[in-house]
Amino acid sequence: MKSKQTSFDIAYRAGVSQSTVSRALRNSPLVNEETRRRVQEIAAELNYKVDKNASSLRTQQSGTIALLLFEDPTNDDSLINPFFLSMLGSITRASAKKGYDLLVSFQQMSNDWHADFEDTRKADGIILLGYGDYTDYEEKLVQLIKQETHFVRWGADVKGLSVVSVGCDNFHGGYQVTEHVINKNRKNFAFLGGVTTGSPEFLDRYKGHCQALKDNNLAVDSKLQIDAVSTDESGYLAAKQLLENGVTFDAICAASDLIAIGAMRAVQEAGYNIPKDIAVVGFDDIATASSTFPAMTTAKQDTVLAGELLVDKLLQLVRGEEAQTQLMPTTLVVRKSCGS
Amino acid sequence: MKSKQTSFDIAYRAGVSQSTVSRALRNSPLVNEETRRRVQEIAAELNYKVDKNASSLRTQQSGTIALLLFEDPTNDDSLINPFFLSMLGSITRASAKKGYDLLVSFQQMSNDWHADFEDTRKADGIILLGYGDYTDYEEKLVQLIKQETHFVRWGADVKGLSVVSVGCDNFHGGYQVTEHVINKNRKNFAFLGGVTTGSPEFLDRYKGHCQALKDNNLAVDSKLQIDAVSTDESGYLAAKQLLENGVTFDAICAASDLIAIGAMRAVQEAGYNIPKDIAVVGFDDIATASSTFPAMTTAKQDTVLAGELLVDKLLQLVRGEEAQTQLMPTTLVVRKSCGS
DNA sequence: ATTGCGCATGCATACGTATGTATTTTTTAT
DNA sequence: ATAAAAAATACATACGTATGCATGCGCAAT
Repeated sequence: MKSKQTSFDIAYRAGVSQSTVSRALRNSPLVNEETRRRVQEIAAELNYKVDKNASSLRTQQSGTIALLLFEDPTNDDSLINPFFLSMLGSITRASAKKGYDLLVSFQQMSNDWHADFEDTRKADGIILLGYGDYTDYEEKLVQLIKQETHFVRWGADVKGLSVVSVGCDNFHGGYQVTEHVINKNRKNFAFLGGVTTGSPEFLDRYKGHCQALKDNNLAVDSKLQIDAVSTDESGYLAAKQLLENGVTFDAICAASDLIAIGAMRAVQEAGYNIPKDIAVVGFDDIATASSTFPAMTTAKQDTVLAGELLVDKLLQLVRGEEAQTQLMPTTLVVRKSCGS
Repeated sequence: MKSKQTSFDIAYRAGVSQSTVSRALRNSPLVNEETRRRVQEIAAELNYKVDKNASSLRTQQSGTIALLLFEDPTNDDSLINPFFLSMLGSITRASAKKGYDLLVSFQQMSNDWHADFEDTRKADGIILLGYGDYTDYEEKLVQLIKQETHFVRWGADVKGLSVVSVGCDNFHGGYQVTEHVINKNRKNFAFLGGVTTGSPEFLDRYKGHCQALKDNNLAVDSKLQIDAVSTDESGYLAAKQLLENGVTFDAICAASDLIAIGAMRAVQEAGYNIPKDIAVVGFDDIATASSTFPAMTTAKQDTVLAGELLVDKLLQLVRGEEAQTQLMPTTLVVRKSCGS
């Protein structure tokens, strides 16, 4: 049980050649039924496991996909955005379901990324996950395309590049939650989330938000839009700034649940009641959203479906098939933070 | 830029042999300074990347560690316990820091696990993560030991087995939070968390809890201990059951933050004020804990340190060195849920 | 009986790297 | 100038698997 068993060892015990062992274990129709059974029995008995390095070297396929997770640069070293963490979980599950192992790698967006898992043959393809909100991003994508790397990404469609993306309809989601709050008879809306500097995702949500306001003859007041990145601390600060502005408002649409959570804290500390005085909606439906007080109404992104789509499309590309960019709808999850 | 470059291609262009290329790229002192520079230049120019499969096959080292994440069987398919998710993040970071890639794999505890990453040479060692609360567990560990697999695990020390564990001092943590609440002049303590059926971690926390009560001449009432697994739903149900018991209490110690979150919801729905009527403490300090209302006082497990310790110790084992089981202290994080 | 065919198996090789050993080139000492 | 030592490079091989090709065997058709 100690030293490693090879297919030659199995071959010896079974009295056949190594090639027959290899074929038998892979259920090749070329080997006799009886022989196959005997070989597989012996292999199991000796606890033989195929050496994936040798196998991958020979077949040029690793049976592994790599997940590159880009961090919010603002997050401190130890935390991961819970939304992406949840995506990570669903991607892990989805790839396991397809029989692929998952290599997870955190990346600093700013630095050069270490996207050479496919070049090094450690992975057959790559999933990119994170807010694509920095300048070099497209350049990097172009490079990946040029190298003919198989990859898919989470996020909004990238115009002009033949890149397969899976993302949520952020515009629609932003519209959806805003409309919901409008129906609660709120008139003065604030929006917390980086619009000029931030991610394209946030911008789309803001556009949807504004469209909903316009469609309902409500004003868009730029004083009521405050930049924030996706942390509760940032949301807290943004809401504080908003409160100090002196402009009145009775609803906050946050670009993410984390921002909303921070905002709720700031608003409550200022003595306002949620939802009576101020309604709050988030975006994402992270786990925490159901545990805030009051529980948060938000636009849910279906991370389970997203993970499956990402993996499926990536594997299509790996197999040399075509794959299409896909936009998923968001679902309005009504809880308590906007009134009943 | 299309077809894959090998070290032979580099060798050809540099006018040297393949072995010299290999040595040059690995900065072997056997190659001339000037030659090394030239080879590395050409390699960079051609965007050459070492084939890790071939390299691993040759060296018998994968440069990868595998993380086996065992799920709470109670969790639905799509969710991961946020505490373990956080551990996952820190382990990913810690292994990256050591230059290792991380293979992540979710496992159903009930089934046979797929712990053959080392057998298949896909990983040099394995980290086991999850509550070790089911019957076959030790048996599996014994098997891993017998196969001489390099592995470390998160959790309490396993008596009688030479297994390297990294865990928190759950007894002390349970003691610590309970003592804190005792100092807030609470007298009647409930404990929510599986004790008879649950994980050894929960049991240790309960023991610490009870010890703190005894040391302060407070009664341990078994009617005030309700089993719960680590989900907020389970915590919610447990707290409801507790409330219906009719036994009075003014403090709840939960075996985990998730349980505490559910309990808080139940308590608040029943019309009680936290912390005025009932104090609540959790365990773990997951991200959500700071965002509950009121913010939760809890015993923090240092996931960053834990991740680093797990990776460090595993790599020690991989290198053939000795490694010791280590218990980390918990830190009391005082917020609002027990009063000020 | 010879040929031909299908089936099962063995043989040989390639995947790309890392490294022990042999060989060549350069330097140093005499 | 020559031998010896040192340095740099080339040669050869092994890691363990998967697979194209060749081989051998039994059986049916001619």
